[in-house]
Amino acid sequence: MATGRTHRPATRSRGIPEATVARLPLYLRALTALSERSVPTVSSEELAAAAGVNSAKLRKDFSYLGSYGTRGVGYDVEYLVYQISRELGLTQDWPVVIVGIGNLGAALANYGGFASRGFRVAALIDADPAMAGKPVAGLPVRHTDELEAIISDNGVSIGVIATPAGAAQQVCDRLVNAGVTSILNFAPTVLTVPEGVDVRKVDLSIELQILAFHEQRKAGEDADPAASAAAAAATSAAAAAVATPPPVARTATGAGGGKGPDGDVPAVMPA
Amino acid sequence: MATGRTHRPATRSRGIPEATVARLPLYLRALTALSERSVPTVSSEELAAAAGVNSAKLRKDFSYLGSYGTRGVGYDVEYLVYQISRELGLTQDWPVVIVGIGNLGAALANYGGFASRGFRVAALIDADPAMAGKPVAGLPVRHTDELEAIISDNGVSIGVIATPAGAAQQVCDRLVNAGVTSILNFAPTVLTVPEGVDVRKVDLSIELQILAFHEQRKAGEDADPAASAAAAAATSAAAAAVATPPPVARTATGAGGGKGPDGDVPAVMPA
DNA sequence: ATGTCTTTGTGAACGCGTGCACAAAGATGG
DNA sequence: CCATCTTTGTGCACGCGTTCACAAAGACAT
Repeated sequence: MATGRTHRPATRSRGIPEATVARLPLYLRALTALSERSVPTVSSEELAAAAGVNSAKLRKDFSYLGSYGTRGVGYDVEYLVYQISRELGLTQDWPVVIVGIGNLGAALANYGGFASRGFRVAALIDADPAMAGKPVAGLPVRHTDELEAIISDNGVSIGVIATPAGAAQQVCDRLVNAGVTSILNFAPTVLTVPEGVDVRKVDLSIELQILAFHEQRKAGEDADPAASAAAAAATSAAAAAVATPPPVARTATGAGGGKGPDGDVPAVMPA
Repeated sequence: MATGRTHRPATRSRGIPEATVARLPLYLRALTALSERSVPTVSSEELAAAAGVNSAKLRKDFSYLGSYGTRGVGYDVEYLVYQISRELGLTQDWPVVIVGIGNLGAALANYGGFASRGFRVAALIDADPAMAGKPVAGLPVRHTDELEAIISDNGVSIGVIATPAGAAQQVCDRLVNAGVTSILNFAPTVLTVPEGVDVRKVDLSIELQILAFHEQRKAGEDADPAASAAAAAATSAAAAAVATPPPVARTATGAGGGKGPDGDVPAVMPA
């Protein structure tokens, strides 16, 4: 899972809770898999297991969409696939632009899940003139100068930012100005956008750090109870590494070339 | 932001709420930037703005860590950087393995933010024998056969899965068996793991679908009030595309090669 | 030393999300 | 047509997270 939830104050979109919206894609994926196996119906219990959620939660989620189930039987797979697709707006094709065709941008461009899921890569955009015209994933990379024209000509409303952090806000501003109202941001920066524009963030660094926190806690639990027998042999090595670091002078204020920076590389991309 | 939050039932880790833990990396990044500019102190207001959150929320978050601020002045940047780093477990180096060196895996391997942030890529692992030995980001790709040995030898407790969905669960099982207790999953699958193992998911598809939902809602608002003047000219094109799709027979159950699949490609990776 | 001004730390209220548990709905068999 | 059994849909309670608003703490000037 990625991080960041730069949403508007949660304007309960049309009665469907944000938390539910975030799970609909999960249900849709599970349902699509069932559909491929020609399974006609599923119970909330089965589908919930496949999606990795609680069955009560799933039923409540579906109740926001309407009563699409049949008591005693379950849900019609095909029908539900359609209903959720419609609710998510996947019955139409969303043109998407990807800005920043580095390692990550290229990986995104090559992602096969776009077309089959209601999305279409309208253009790949990069600031490097040397990249211009070079084909990536079958599309010629366009130069940043053309950004506004591309957005406008294709009616693009969703943009993906895979640039270094330093360029992200500027790219974001241009996208928004050109008419983009939804942005998926892979750059490790907080984007400032006007009211009405949605931003979602995907950040490898943050995810890893959250994992590290829990990892440390696990190791600490094994070590804290005064030399309790190391539970799992596998964790012992990590646990041993938990040493008390040198305390920093509380009052030491002045200058400070702190830790190595990283704020300028995209969340997932070589420098 | 990515999606998925496959956490244990929220065992309020050592008194620090999950929501707070998820924001600490954000604060840390903002603080690191300030540190580089040799800013000695920040107020909760300034830091909150830089991190894109509410100042009250930030103060409450910090209160869980202890009282590290000075009333009337603010927070000592260097000290706070150290405290948060320590809390997140970044004062030690976490060896990480990346499994699945496709387009995305390579992008992750090249990510420069690892070393400077408390993480170190211990090894790149791929199932393709042809990849074995090939250098990616300065490291030779190792074959899957060596997975267990690599984990064990390096004391790896964090694994990144960037394989196709079909292989993800199997890889996951092997990682867990070898001693990995934290997993960052880029494959579009629900991973099943034993108690005590943390999984975080990053899924491009889900993020885009959530954006599409809100995008559709925006378009609908402009269109619903009976031909209200199209607010932004930019959205008019998209709004026009919102047509009522053909209803699916409610009872049509039988077989059904539904929509194009995609469940077998990693969240971000070419087929 | 005293007063003023800034900023933290937190008590309390509120709202969202989750999960339990059950009644209602419908299918199925006799 | 009736009884039974399965599964949905939801009322309700609980807990987490967010936000407001303010008292306490300290810096700073006089």
